[in-house]
Amino acid sequence: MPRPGKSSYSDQKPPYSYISLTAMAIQHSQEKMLPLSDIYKFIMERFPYYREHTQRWQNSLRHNLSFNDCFIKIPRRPEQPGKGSFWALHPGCGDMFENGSFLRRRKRFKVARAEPPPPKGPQALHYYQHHQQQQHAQAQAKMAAAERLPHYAPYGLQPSGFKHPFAIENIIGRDYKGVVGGLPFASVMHHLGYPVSGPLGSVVSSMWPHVMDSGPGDYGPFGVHMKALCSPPGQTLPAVPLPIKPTPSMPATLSLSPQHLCPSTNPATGGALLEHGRGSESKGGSLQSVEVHS
DNA sequence: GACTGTTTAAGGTTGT
DNA sequence: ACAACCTTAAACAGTC
Repeated sequence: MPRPGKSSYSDQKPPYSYISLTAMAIQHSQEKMLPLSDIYKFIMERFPYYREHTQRWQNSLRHNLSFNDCFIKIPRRPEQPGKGSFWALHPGCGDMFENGSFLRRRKRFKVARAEPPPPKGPQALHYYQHHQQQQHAQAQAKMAAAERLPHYAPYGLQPSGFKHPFAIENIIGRDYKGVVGGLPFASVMHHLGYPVSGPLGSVVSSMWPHVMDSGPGDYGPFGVHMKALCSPPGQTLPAVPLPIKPTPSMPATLSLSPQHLCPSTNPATGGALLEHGRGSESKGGSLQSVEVHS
């Protein structure tokens, strides 16, 4: 059994694929696009595991950027000198992780044949900005509706508009200072009245203390606002990525009821976020294998 | 030279 | 069992 103690779990491999990590980094940026070096930086800052063997995982990450249609390359403008292009998320890639597992996508995002691939070259920026504006407009409309119909808010904000599971309000809430539908993130979450605490936070914080927010407050594991850990009623998509595999600090025998996860959530209507995979640890798979140094 | 981006290949893991 | 997905490695070309 793993022994938490003098060696923390900070060097554990996070339960995210490179696609997830990259998407998190991009979503975390204000412009929703980042150069490669900043993606590296983001990952290394938050996940100490990736401060080592940089050549290995960075090669993999570059492979993913090129290989997956969910990432689009946006050339630098002349006034933005530097190496490499910016990378952004394809506007249509939001439902890749609809099963709630950020370890493995249900389906690979691929640009449909009928849909022309994102333009390359200078046009890519316009393409990207156009989609950004569209999404912003949709979010504004939803917030306006929520203001008029408060009971609509928990629904209107998320399910249909829940395009990016990597959205910073869902994943990296700690540093998020942006807006949701034109409102400050914090006030939106407060408006929704999500529950804050519960044993889940301590469970996950013991798993990845390095990504915990150090200060008191509503932020939990991964720097995620704890309120975002609970799905609103009727929402099937977990709002935050949780490891789908038991880990040394979260044994398979651990059971958390929906009430534990979301004390104020009706168990009958949702709230169960943990999704256990196959019970046993498997060898070899880099995502499953969790090295614990004692 | 270092970094970035693309492509191919192989092997392991997971979902159906 | 099979297909799809993920990770890793490596080669190569282009750019800064």
